Amino acid sequence: MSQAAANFNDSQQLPQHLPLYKQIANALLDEVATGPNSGSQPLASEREIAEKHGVSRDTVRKAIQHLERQGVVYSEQGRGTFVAPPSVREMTRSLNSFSKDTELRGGLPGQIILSLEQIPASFAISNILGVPHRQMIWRLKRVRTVDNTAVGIQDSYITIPVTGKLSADDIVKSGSLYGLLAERFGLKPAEGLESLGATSASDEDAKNLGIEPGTPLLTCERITLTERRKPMEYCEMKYVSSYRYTVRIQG
Amino acid sequence: MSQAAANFNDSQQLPQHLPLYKQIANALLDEVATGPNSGSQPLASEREIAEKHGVSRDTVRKAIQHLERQGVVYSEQGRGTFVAPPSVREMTRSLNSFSKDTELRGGLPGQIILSLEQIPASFAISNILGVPHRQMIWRLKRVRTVDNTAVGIQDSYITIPVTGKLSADDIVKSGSLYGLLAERFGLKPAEGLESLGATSASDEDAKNLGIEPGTPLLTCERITLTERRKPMEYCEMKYVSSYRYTVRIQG
DNA sequence: TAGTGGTCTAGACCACCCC
DNA sequence: GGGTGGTCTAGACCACTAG
Repeated sequence: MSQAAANFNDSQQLPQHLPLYKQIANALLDEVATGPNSGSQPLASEREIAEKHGVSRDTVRKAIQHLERQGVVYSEQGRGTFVAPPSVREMTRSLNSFSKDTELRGGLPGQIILSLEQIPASFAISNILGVPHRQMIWRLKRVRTVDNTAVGIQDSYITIPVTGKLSADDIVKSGSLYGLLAERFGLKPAEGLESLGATSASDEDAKNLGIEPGTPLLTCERITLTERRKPMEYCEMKYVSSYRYTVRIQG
Repeated sequence: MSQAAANFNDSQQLPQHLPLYKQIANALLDEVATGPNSGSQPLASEREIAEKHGVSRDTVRKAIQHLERQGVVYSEQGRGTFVAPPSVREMTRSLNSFSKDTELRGGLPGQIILSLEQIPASFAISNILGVPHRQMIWRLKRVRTVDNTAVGIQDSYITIPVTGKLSADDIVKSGSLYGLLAERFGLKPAEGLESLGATSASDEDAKNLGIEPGTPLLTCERITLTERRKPMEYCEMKYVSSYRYTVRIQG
């Protein structure tokens, strides 16, 4: 590692030696956020960025690819690297979806926990989650809110070690279910598989969401996988049509 | 480039010198598809694959990252690289969505063209597509089918050079609208932004889809961007609830 | 023609997992 | 300890864009 790179490294006080390319990515992110980069002007060239930070060009490329995956910038051969239009950045969906996505779009996320209980896994659920039939799992039902208005219902089935404990208080305090699961049980979500469709609100849905029965709702089923691609959560969601669910598809 | 790499290159007869890492990716894809790789066994290590094909380890890593983005494999530090569960592979959504996605899920995609016409862009459409108000653009309405059953309606607004021409015949013959636009006008989609919700079928929707008015439908609006992130298409879609729209979210 | 991103190499060291 | 993937380097050549 070059001298300059070592300095760069030391100048950051980050947990556990964040990889160089992520440090560069964060530095670029700052420039993009603060700078008057309207989008038509290209960023500095990879060679310039490399020299400026005292790292190899390959490391800069990794940083740019990292940002490209998040929809922050895009590159064109022979022309340069550009800041992506705001619409692209806002559309990019993260795994931690509800809270982060809502904040990204400028809303205030919230939740009302309807119930939290331990139940034996039915055939259907045990099959999806890959656990034995009737093994005890957790079930969490929540109403999600944006700016204090109910926009959806989430019904989660979660596999955690049998000795594990959860309480509604913990979830409310932690703010993020995934954050809590990662911290307490080492369950880190790596990938989510979602299936979307439409349905009509049942009487119960209508009561929870404060709408008329029969109103069309967006439905979403999700299986969340750990780093080893083992299912850790199955979740059924229903959203009112004013809540927009966004997706970015990369070529 | 090493001797072995040159041989590997020569042994493939591909258009325009496909990059080495994509050749390696294809080779690995073949092994995954044909081999009895049930998923619990790791692939050969990066160093072994590199030696086998006579390329550098970095090129192998690029190939694996390429497949990882497509949901074909995933890597774990200290353990190895593994074949992703079939559910993950099937969920991965491509930009070319309808035809490819339907085939990937084992269905026969089809289309019925309802209308194809040149119209002046309204305020709303010109704003989204970034063209002058009342500039002539194309509008294409289609019913999409899976196994000869209507599953959705697509209403597309497309910007192509004013001298450009389109005919329903071309689209049917070509099979893929995007393929046609790329070939004839150099319009290559690089990214898609989608917004999903739910609605009720209007009388017209009901007639086109052969369902009852009032049935809940999945709605999807998409803006398709070119490589330079200029809008090339705006499309409104409505799908019956039996058609599953799937998404994979990567951590 | 000069500058940009895209690909590729050969070698090094580190972090992590498992025996 | 031995193997795996993760990061990083310094240099090379190619493909493409633009003046």
